Amino acid sequence: MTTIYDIAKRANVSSMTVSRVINNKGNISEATRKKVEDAIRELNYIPNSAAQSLNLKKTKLLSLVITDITNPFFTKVARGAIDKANQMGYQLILCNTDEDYEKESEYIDALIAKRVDGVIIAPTGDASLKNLKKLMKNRIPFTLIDRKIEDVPCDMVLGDNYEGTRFLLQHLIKNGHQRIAMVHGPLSISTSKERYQAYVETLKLNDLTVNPSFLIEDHYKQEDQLAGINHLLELPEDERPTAFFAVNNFIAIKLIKQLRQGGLRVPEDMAVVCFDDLELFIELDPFLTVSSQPAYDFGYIGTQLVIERVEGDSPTGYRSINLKPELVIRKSSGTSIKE
Amino acid sequence: MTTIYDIAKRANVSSMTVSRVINNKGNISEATRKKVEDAIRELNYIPNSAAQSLNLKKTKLLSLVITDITNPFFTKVARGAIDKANQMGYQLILCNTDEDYEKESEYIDALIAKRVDGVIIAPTGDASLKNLKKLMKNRIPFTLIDRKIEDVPCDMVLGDNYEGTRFLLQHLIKNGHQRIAMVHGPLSISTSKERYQAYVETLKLNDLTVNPSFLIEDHYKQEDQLAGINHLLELPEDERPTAFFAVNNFIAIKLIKQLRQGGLRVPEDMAVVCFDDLELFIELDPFLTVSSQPAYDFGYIGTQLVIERVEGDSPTGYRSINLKPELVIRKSSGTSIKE
DNA sequence: CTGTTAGCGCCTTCAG
DNA sequence: CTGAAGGCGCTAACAG
Repeated sequence: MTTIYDIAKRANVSSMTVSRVINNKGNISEATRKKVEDAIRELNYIPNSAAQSLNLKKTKLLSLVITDITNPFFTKVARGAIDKANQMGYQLILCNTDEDYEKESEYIDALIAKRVDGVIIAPTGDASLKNLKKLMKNRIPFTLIDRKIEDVPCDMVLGDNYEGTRFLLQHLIKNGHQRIAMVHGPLSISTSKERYQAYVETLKLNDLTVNPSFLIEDHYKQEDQLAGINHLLELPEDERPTAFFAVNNFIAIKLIKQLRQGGLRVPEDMAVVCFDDLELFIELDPFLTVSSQPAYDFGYIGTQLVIERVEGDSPTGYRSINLKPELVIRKSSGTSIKE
Repeated sequence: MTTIYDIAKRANVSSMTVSRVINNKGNISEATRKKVEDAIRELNYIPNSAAQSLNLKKTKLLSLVITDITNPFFTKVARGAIDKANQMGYQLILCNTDEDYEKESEYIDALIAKRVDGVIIAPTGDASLKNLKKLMKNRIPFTLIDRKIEDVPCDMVLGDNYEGTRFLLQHLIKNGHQRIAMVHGPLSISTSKERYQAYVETLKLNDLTVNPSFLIEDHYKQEDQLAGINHLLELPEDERPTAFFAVNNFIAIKLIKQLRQGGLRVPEDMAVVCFDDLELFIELDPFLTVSSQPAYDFGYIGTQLVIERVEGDSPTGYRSINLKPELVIRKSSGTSIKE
């Protein structure tokens, strides 16, 4: 492995001079700079960043911690994060927690060991507070994306779950739906909780009763069946829901699959709406009515905020960026119904 | 930042002893091991891997270099790679080249600087040879996935482009199609070239003529329109193609969009088939007829192979793993046609 | 404008 | 079973 000393020897200068031209620091005569640069090129020298990190306490490494890159929302988030990171000269380590707090913990430890400069994280749930504190103890700045955790001093990039939910529900209500069921995730995840609360509030505001049996919880894990759906479908037609609000597109798809297995067509027999778009899919068959969130921006801006903090360019206070959803009406919500 | 010396002091031992318990190396009395472990826990000590790397010349860092994480094929590949990497105690740096050789070069330099232990790469094209040579010069093992480059001594995980193409074309031919057009990518990418060659061979084997104007090249970049399609569609109905073979699903979607803009329905007016599945999509609406490749395995096995090489567990010779595609017949290819 | 010295945090080697 | 010395490749701080 060629080192700074090999270059120094070849260029007849000291290692410091080499270091200076590499980092463009201090004043160097054009002549020696050229000598050094030639030597670097001739020997194909590339600085060892482990050695640099040891000195500078900076690794130029960031990490994006999400639940699953395979979820189209997070795929886009990842693309945004990588783009910004690279643009600013950082590399990005990707971690999938699969909604599992333990996995998240292990990753956080590994990232601390790697001394990453910053972390962009969509936490697995409120319990993640402990993991975030570990980051803080190690002075690793992080920004929370998509999911909020209370009382954590950090930058955040969040969606507007209240507004997104309201868009979707009012669209259904306007179409005549009165019995709207919801499939949500664990309430320990802020997005799920907020959408849940917004659901309750919006129904009330519209003088609709909130039927507890219409609230179905999913675990955000891989199991194929949503428990409790079939039970709902067995209700007499004038009692069963006419529409479903799924808390995200993953769940909406599970749901639609299950409805079809139960012999129901979407949207003819049941309207379905959800959060988050299905990028490629919509090009082929614009089907799902969604509150579309700017996933790419979650990653891009989230990364920008950590980098600013890493490099000391941040204001003293913490910032909270709010990204607005957009209602996109497509087939799955059907048209007006008459009871 | 707490170091090995802080632990040593607190446990009343030398730093060497601490290092030994961390790495489980050499013999240590149970008593001192416990003392050290307690100190580590009390101080929340986590070893600095930059320092470790500097000594050991191992970073426990791998990198996956693909063209675009947003492409569903590569999303799956990434998931497989991350899973295997973590399972073996490595972290994964993700890079998107966007089919751009220059970007790829920059990434390779950055990865060399980071002294990653290994790279899993789907090269941008034949020109990537130069980048791979740079890796070799720096003794960084890599495995080629999905796309092959001639005469590079390394492990590879490849699909069977010939078979996949044949599956698709024979399915169309069996359905009565005789004029089958193809949309391929740059021939400097092995997958595209092999599918192209397989297309020509398969048509010939079936006594169909290969019409040069039916061969359309796309650049695998983001532009929205496929040049040359509209020209084909203007042909009289008994001369224009009745089916399209798109070299991957990204292109198939572009194509279908464009066909529809031209007033053609798929599959009623035009059959379309392609490589690679659209995971989530197929749950909602099983539409595209594809040669489905085990994308996850490309990443998983590719990563396994590098790790084996990094850790010296590999055989002397280089391995080439062949992953078989599976023909999945769905709507987009329609049913039999009669001319 | 350039060089010397020392140290980042850890592990290898060699003693004891 | 444990410790002391030295070095991995680089840069900060100081000299000249």
